[in-house]
Amino acid sequence: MIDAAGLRVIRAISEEGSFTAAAVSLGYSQPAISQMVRRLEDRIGTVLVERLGRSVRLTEAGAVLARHAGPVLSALETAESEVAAIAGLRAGRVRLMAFPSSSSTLVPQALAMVRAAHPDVEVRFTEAEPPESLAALRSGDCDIAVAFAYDGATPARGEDDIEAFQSRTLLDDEVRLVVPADHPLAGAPSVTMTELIDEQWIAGCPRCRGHLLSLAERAGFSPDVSFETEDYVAVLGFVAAGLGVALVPDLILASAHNDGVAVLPIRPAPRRTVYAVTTPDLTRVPAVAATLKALCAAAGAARASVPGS
Amino acid sequence: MIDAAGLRVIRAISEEGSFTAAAVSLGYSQPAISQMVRRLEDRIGTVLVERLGRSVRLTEAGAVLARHAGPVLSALETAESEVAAIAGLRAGRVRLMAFPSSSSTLVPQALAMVRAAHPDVEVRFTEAEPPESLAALRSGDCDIAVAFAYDGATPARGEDDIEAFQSRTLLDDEVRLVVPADHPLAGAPSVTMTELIDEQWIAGCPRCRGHLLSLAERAGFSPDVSFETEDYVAVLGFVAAGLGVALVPDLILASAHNDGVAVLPIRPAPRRTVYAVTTPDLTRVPAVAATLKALCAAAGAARASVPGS
DNA sequence: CTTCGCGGATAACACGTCGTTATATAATGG
DNA sequence: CCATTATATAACGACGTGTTATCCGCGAAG
Repeated sequence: MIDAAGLRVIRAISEEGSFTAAAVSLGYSQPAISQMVRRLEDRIGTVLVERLGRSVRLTEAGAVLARHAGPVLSALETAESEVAAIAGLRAGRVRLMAFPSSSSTLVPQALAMVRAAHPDVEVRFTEAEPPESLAALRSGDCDIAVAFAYDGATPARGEDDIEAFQSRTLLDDEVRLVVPADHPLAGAPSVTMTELIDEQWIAGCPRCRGHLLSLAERAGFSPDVSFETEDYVAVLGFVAAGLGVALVPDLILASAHNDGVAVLPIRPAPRRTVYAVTTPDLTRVPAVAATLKALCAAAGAARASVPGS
Repeated sequence: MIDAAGLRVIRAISEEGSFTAAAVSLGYSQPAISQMVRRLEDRIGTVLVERLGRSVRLTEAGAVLARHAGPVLSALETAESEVAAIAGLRAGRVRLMAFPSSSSTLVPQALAMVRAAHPDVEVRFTEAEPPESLAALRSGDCDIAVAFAYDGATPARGEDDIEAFQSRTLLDDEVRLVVPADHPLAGAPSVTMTELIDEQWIAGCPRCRGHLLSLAERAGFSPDVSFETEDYVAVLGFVAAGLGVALVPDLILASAHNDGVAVLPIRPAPRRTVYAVTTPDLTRVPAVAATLKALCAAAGAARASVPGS
């Protein structure tokens, strides 16, 4: 029945003392005010303004409206400025989930870029493996998931498919074989999976282990996995100690060095793709878009420093 | 930018959890909600609602709006209900000014009627003589003035003309001569002003005195005014004491009795008209209209009990 | 795995609100 | 008394906002 525009008009009349002055202060023409008051009066059922020839004065009902106008309009303006701040990247919160090894380089770099460009955008970061982060994205507990998939891998039963979301490829990583520095294969220009039937394996995260199993199965063997750890620095340590060989993506090799290991390419080269995943709607949330952009930029920088991509 | 309708929609979505349910709760169709959200998002510049297949969820910006919706809308509703109360005579204030002698019968009766019909309408009453009450009406300090004018009298310089306002005639009073009971004219069927050249006069209020002067001037004499008082009960007392004669309107004679005086008609009969005066706009204020109506009804009752009108 | 149903988006359209400009009309002040 | 000033009205155009009809996509159930 009464809307913000009506309150604004009544308040302007109350403050300015005339329709014309109110019109000027609101940027309207004088008849606009005249008609607005008329419509309001028709709707409400009583006179709001007393016209006394040259000037006007609010009636009791008009004064009541004018008195309420201040609080209501200022509350509205507060709401507007808050959403405008979010839209203008002067506020906003992004909940980012990324798998552990991405947090070493990609994510910190991206978050630093976001903070530099938009200091008032808050990015909350949680480490999570792809199945968990995608589930959070689906349930609304997360805005961006940094996830990865191995080439040719289809999502397991009950798991979310990255393709079902809006996803952008950040990195297309080559996965290499890591062997102890004194391993017979250490000097080889490349290897095939079939050469590795008798090796003992150090496996990374569950999905990485799954990838190893899948590659080995295609080569016709079932790998002997002697150790598992989600910490890739530890994986390299295990390998350097001569406890086995491992498959490690380039992205990790770029940041975790170990002089006790040798890295060599596998033919055909298995690949791991790192995605930034979100929902179509969220790409239009400015803070999310800015974070996505930063992730892509950070990925670009990472690609430049990684030989195999 | 953001109006009450938008807040209502966002709040409904937040509470109901889906566009369709929000539409039902607001009495709209589903596309109306869909488009409303779209327009809001376009205006604000960011997504407010995350569409996830079957259901929807508010984004951060949407949640901000939903959080502000409650206070803003309830304040608006409060304002609406207050003006609705005024429009529906469940509230409201009328400032009434009436000349002193009217307050003996007409005004109390009218105010009693207003209170009986609309107990929550507050009528504030101030005694004031016509020039003052009309000035208050003009300046906005008064909503209804009960004033009087003598027939043929033109308003004095600087005074407000009753005709310039919206006025309704309440009473058309005959003005009679009051003489001591033992006065030579006491038994006469009627008198003319010319018969009263040698009388001593008791005058009422300034305007009444002006009326006496005007009548006497027309009869060719200048009256000897020995006493003046605004209190008509006192006027009758002075007359009863033999200190002079007086002109007194019927309305007063109907309520103020004194056995020591005789009342006789003057020919031609001078008349005093009592008006309820207000501004055209104020007649459309329900509480004012109700009070005016009561004044007319009270005047009707008074007419019925006064012989000379 | 297909099908059905629920929920949202879109298209097309109607109408009322709310601006505009041009002009009339009333009141005030010199 | 006239010029100025302020409000009211008329005519009109644009757009916000509702409607119905229909499509599309996801999720669940057979």
